[in-house]
Amino acid sequence: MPSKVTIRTVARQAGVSVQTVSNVINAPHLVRPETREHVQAVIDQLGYRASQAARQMRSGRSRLIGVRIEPARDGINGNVLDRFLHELTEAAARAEFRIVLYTAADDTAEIQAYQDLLAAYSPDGFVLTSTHPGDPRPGWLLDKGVPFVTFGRPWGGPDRHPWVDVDGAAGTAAATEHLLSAGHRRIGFLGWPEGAGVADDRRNGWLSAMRAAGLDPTGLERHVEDGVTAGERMAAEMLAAPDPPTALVCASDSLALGAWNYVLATTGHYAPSPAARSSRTAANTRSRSTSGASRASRPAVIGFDDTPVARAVGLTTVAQPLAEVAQACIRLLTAALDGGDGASPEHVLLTPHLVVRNSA
Amino acid sequence: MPSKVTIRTVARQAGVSVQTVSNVINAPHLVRPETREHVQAVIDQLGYRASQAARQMRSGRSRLIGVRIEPARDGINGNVLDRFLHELTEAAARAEFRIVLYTAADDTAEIQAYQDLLAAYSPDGFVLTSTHPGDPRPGWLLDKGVPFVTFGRPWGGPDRHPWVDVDGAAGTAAATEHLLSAGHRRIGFLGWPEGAGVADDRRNGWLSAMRAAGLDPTGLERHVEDGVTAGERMAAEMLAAPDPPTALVCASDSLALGAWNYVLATTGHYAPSPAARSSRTAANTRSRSTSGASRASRPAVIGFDDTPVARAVGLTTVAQPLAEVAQACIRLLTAALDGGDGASPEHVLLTPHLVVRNSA
DNA sequence: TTGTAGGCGTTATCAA
DNA sequence: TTGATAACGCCTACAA
Repeated sequence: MPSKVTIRTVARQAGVSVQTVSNVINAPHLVRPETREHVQAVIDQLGYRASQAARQMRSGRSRLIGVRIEPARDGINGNVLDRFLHELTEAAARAEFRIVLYTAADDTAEIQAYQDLLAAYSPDGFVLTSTHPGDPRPGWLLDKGVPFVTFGRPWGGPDRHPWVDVDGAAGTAAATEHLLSAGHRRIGFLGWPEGAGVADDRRNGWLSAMRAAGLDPTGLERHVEDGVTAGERMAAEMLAAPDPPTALVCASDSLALGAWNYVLATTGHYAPSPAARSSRTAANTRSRSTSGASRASRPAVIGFDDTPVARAVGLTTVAQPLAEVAQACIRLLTAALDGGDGASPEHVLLTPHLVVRNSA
Repeated sequence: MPSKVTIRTVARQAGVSVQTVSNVINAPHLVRPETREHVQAVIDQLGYRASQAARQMRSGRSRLIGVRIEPARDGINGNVLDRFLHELTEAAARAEFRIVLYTAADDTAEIQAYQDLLAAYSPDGFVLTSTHPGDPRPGWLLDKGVPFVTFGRPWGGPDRHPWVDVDGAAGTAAATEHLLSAGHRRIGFLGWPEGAGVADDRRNGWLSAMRAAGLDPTGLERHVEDGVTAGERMAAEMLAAPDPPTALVCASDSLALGAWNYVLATTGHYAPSPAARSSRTAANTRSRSTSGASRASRPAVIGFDDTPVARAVGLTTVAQPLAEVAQACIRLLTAALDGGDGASPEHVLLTPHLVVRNSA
């Protein structure tokens, strides 16, 4: 166990003053290139890294970003946040930040968590997920002057903070257009209850695409709390009705999976996943067609989020660019940290893309 | 923005010395009850929390625990680690620790991450996941004297460190026994290639249960890399063979999902998820039986990990007690932190339980 | 360009 | 039982 390497160790070893070492790290331009390289070599050799604790005492910066890890929820859609968290950790690391986790059962508990975390670890900022109408968190942080970004639009809340989001409407619109170009005309929408910002957003994409195509969306939509069984029940209702939709755009993979279960159940059409199918006889394969309208008896289904389940089941779905979202979050947050609160906060809206598989 | 509340603020406000405040927090027994209560009241009122940075400078303890967040892998099984991470964050918080995240592409990169993290943030310890034979990480940490626990047995590596694990063999044994008691005799095992400790562990449970029942397991097992399509292909091979197994115990939900897909495909038996089914007619429901051998034409399938997909699809599966694992990890780690390295490291092996759903 | 002094908030040591 | 003082490692002045 090599006793701790401090800036002094480096200074002695390199035969320079402590200050010079500090300058090599924090203000390289002040140091003669020759010296700089020498010191840098010693730093590398010793594996020296400035102690964050000490650094924070002077500078007030912890290079820590607080992020809430959410309970698994549905578990299917919750996965989106887990993937986001992974991307965020990587993006943060590239900017020399670390992610500190906390949990909270609700918004109030989360605000309490901010206080605890800020007082003890003083993270430089937070990344908030799952914003929603009436969300008290941004206002609180704004009040305290704590830097933060949200993954999710303000949805009616104050928009004087940076945010990054994915254009859900563009996603469902793309899904709808995909179905339209496959020949579908009666395209239903299976979404969540109105009010949650994301719910309306995803519905709007379907709605506008239908209208743009000159189609009447009346009676073609249902709304229900998220969940596989709920999706299955709703899909049953929609597809068993007279003059049913021939395709369903869903607000989540959970709903879509339920719908798809129902479709498989009633049509008896089972589609093996692509890889498995390719190992069967060519004749067998050729007898199946892959997409939409040509197979009138099997309604098409499109999900949202490209969760692992979707891939496993062969569900066509809308994928969010989570890596880009994470990078943008870090970029906006570091900008807020550096630039202070001078300029007006930046907003980033990214476009998702459709992943076409078996179900549509 | 209330200017930072330090221990001095509290001391002044309470009319005592800084040291007394410190004692109230760290060594209450040294302070006269009367004084203690008074100071505590001021602390609460001001919402004072000791700065970890400053605290760390003196004590050397950061109250930070480093954990690697893994890339999504399969995404189905990766979910287990995400859930574990959530539980771990909560368990850590209860012990006044925080989780700091890092990523690493492989073991070597992870060891590099230890060095960086240790030098800069000096976490008090690490929780390692996904241990495997030949794992270089425990040895490295042991060498450096860095406290850590692993979620996963050493699998042949040094066992002079605390670990927590779930008894996979007990899980597959329970699954096998469940099938046995449902009347199955030819029970197959669909697992991973030998060598990975977990793979052998889960296989052994099935094997010993079969032997204990006096059954010959010969030719009833297949091994393949994890994945849904791989599972589907393998299940096809096993179930289409002459004298096929009537049930399959799988090493993961991914494999099981593939197998189950195949079963649904070939038997044409579609089982709606329980909740959805309950909304149908009673007559309809009654015409289906729920379990195993009574329906000879539909092979039973049991997965492992109780992932969200399993719930969604109605897969019977073995569930790991992740909350308990997380708590045990924190308990063992804090013990190592407090007790030092005096006693021999503790090991905890927890028993999983079977979650019975539609598929078996 | 390099070196020295002071202080960030805490806790351990020691004296009162 | 309480209080003063030093020290943890670093960085920002300021001086050389």
